[in-house]
Amino acid sequence: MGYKIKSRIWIEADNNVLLGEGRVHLLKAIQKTGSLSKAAKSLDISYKKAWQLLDSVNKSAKKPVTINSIGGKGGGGAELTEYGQALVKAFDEINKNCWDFLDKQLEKIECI
Amino acid sequence: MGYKIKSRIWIEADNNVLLGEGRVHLLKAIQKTGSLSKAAKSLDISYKKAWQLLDSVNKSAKKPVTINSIGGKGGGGAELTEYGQALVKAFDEINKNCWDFLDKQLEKIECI
DNA sequence: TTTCGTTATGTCTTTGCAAATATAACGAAT
DNA sequence: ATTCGTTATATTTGCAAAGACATAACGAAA
Repeated sequence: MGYKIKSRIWIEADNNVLLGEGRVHLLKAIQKTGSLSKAAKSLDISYKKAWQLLDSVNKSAKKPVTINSIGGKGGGGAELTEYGQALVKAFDEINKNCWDFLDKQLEKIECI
Repeated sequence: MGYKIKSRIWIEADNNVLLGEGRVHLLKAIQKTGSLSKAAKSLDISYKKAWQLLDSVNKSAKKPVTINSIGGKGGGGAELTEYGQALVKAFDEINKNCWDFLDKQLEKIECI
């Protein structure tokens, strides 16, 4: 059985985490469900944790990543902006490219 | 201020962590000091934690990474095997290559 | 056979983070 | 004005990981 190489990447904006795997999962769930509370349930995390994650994302980003509405018909909701959708897409691409890159690099260890 | 991309990589052997940044730091400190207890002190972690890390490294690796001796002149000591030194070197190279690769990938986000 | 500094290991305590719980604020619709 | 399901936030509770502490085992040398 050979070795495996794994990685985690994240993007920071002046020392605050903007995006990581968990935040990207959350953003995708928001896009799918239309609300933060439903997204939290689908990921099986507390609403509070989800809110804190989303809050830090929006505070770190240069432009809004989601638009949240309180009250009104249905109680409110949350949805991704165009910018948010582009960020998610770019993160996924970079992550996948990183995995491919590292798999190649692993040869350096296998042949020792 | 632009975004920054960061990463952590680690190497696993059948679902156990073999090498990560912390373990590599420890191995380097062992090489420098010649003993596990001195290495732990230099890294400001408890001896127990250092021992647990080193133990899991040696249990996961295909070949011994350190040779530890108990008792005798000076009380004993620990030193890296050739294999251990090669692993550390390879890890550092892969890690640096990964950073360079990700820095290039970051452009995909900057231009959104 | 005593000393020494190390490796090796168990146990107990702390403590920082996660989870649970509670509740306020909101605004459209009725 | 009341209802409703959200977002937003504070407070309390629980727990697992980390740390502190203690001690056994070891072997060369004096």
